[in-house]
Amino acid sequence: MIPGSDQRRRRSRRNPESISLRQREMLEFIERYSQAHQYAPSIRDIRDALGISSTSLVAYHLDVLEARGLLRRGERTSRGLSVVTTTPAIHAPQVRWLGTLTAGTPLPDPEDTSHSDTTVSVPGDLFPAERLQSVYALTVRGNSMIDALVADGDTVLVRYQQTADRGDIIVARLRHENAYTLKRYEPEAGGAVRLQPANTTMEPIITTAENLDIQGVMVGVLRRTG
Amino acid sequence: MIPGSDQRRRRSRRNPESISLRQREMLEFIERYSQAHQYAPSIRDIRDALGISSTSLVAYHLDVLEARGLLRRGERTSRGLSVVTTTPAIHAPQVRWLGTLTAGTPLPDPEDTSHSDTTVSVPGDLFPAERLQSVYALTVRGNSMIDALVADGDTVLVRYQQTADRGDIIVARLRHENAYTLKRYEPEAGGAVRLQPANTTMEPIITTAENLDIQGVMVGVLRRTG
DNA sequence: TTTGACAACGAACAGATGTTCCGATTATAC
DNA sequence: GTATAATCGGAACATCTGTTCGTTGTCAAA
Repeated sequence: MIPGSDQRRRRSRRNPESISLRQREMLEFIERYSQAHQYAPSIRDIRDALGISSTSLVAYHLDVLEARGLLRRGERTSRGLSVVTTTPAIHAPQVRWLGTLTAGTPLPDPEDTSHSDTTVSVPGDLFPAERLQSVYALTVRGNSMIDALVADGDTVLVRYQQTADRGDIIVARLRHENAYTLKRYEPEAGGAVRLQPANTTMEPIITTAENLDIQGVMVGVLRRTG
Repeated sequence: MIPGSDQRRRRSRRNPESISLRQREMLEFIERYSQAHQYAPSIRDIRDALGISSTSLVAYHLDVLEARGLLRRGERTSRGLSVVTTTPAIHAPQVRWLGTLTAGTPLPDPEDTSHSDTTVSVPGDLFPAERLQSVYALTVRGNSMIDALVADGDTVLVRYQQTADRGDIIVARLRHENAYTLKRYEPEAGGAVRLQPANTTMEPIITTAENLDIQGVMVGVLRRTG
């Protein structure tokens, strides 16, 4: 496109809020392209679509759009563009619900497809997406885990894993007792493990590492009352 | 050792429609990542998130997911992934966050505008929007409310109101003691009120209706651990 | 005319990212 | 067991793709 060859491109650029026609077209193209492909265009895609002959010019305009708050960009991220919408719909991350958690029955198997479609919304600001890997939701039945401050009916979020760090609240099977429990994991010297209730007024349980089969780590609790 | 007591994830793979747990987790990660960033993860992002040690393995699983029709991929396109599933992006209700809740200080005033723009996401399926009228979020400080199964750091959702029904867990001020407490409301004959801890192993408090200044009803608890 | 902001161009660079190939390992079927 | 398919690992490779830098062109205001 020969600059100035047509006279349609005229406006006051003194207003720091406004954008040029080219920038508006760029924004609209990004929106359309994203809609059509489900991923954003690359800088070169934009260059070709708008008949621009250098990537740097596209980058320049993208900078302007970002400075105006109309666009978000991931740094050095391929196709990391997203158009900022006026109503930023806050989406709730979902985790799969696997069933119930009780003292007497094994943890539901994530492989089990019987409730494969059931999901639970979790608060995204408390549980950002990157912390939800391998996390599943379970509904607690019974008050056996009351000393972990978890009551009957609570939804607990558990990351399925076989290891734990000191201080984690773990979901574990006591092999000998064949019981499932929810306690704070406090390994001690000599292979002993102290299982400390979250409610510090209650007594800890001492067992051995061999008797402890760690199945997961609790990452959150959701409770509705009243 | 008892077979199956130490569950290692196994399933039948003869069904060409089904996917493995790995693949399902990959799909869920892509979905969450895309939701959070507004663009898809790279193969290396996926590798790191799932604890896989090679990009080729990620590509292999992506091929499977694409063959199952669960994923679309742009060829040789950076972050060119899009999940096909019709997960209808669930909106997260927001409640205003007013401050902290402790035994010794009054409830924050909703009129106070000091944190007027701070909000907390709540799970919409547990707390539908119509139940969130006059509900505000408070962060608990201290373990004074441990007998209501609420710990330091928990986010509690409280509906501000001056009345309560039997069985509600209320936020109330004890006038004479000038303390704030979180207990189950159990009015009894003759103007007495029994305040029952949610943890039934603990002793109730008996007081009078005159001494009780109901400020709100707890409708939920959100807790992050680990 | 001069000046400065805005816009445009081209080339090269560096980093991000998908792809491919080959071998090793593990689970499931027979 | 043995065979087969599924899964995993490492490394190199080829491209995408964003970034940077210097230069040039346009236009409105002083």
